[in-house]
Amino acid sequence: MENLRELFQIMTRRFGFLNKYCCISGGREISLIQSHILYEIERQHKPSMQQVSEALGTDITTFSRQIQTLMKMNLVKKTPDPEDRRVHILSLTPEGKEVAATIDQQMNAYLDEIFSHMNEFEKETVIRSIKLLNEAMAKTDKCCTTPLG
Amino acid sequence: MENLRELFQIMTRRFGFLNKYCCISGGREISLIQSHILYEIERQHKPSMQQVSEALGTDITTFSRQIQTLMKMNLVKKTPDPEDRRVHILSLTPEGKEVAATIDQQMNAYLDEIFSHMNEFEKETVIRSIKLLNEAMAKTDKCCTTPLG
DNA sequence: ACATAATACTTGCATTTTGCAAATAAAAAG
DNA sequence: CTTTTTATTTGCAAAATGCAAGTATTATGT
Repeated sequence: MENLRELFQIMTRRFGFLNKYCCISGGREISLIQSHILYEIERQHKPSMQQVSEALGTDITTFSRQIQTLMKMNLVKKTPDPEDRRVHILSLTPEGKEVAATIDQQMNAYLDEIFSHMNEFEKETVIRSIKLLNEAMAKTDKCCTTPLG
Repeated sequence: MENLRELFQIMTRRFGFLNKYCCISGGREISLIQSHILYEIERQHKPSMQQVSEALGTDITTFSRQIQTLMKMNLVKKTPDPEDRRVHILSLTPEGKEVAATIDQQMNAYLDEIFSHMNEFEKETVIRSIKLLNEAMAKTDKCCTTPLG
């Protein structure tokens, strides 16, 4: 078997490319991290600052400033939690939801493009494998510890 | 079928984590990009600046400075090409090779750890799938265009 | 009850990273 | 032998980073 690491190194790099060029929506430039933030806010149910920053593995101070930027861009809203006023709850503005949807479409289009070079069986196999990988990574705490399922 | 993008978003994020914390070798902190640079220099046969920067998709000016840093760290050597003195050829110093080897070991250890949560059949399926993915991504020019096979 | 600690988040730097524009230097083309 | 093209490096100026310190709010201990 070939070098396992090479396979993964190149795959992750390619997805880096994919992400890098996916993030433009209606004349707005969205950085890779911003796109992940939008994605994660929508994905979680009314998350706090800390929940999102932890999910993404970014320093909370850097994250705080990234949220400030996204608020200036009118994509994200920050609401104090009535139950615990230390906590600030994040949500997408209607504009933010639009941007997130556009990025989602673009990403899915890229993925469709990639899968168009496979037959249906290969495609199913690959998708099942990615699921297996995600599950396996979730099980280990020696690396890749994102707190999401 | 679930959302295709979600699967990939989380996978790539997890590998981002993996890379971020993998890169310490003998008291030296190696950033994610630096690790990719070391990897790519070793992978290609006596590459030029441009070849590596292009493979990694980083701006050549940023790349130039990253190489300067790696040279100060005594991990990378830059030699003018005798055939074309505009070109500078990159190689790893013995120290750089050590660091690259250490990172390689760590990455493979992580991957082994991940695969330890699968049976042999699942492992083989996943590895075959990653190969399929890389091949499919290589075939498309709408995204993820890394100039490596 | 009230001082002390813990938590969630924000700001102050000081450093690093980024990328466009412009500079340099060498080869290729006309 | 001038003009273009190619490979790489610097000059900024803007953005991102992270530690330490600050603010505000809740939890804990006596």
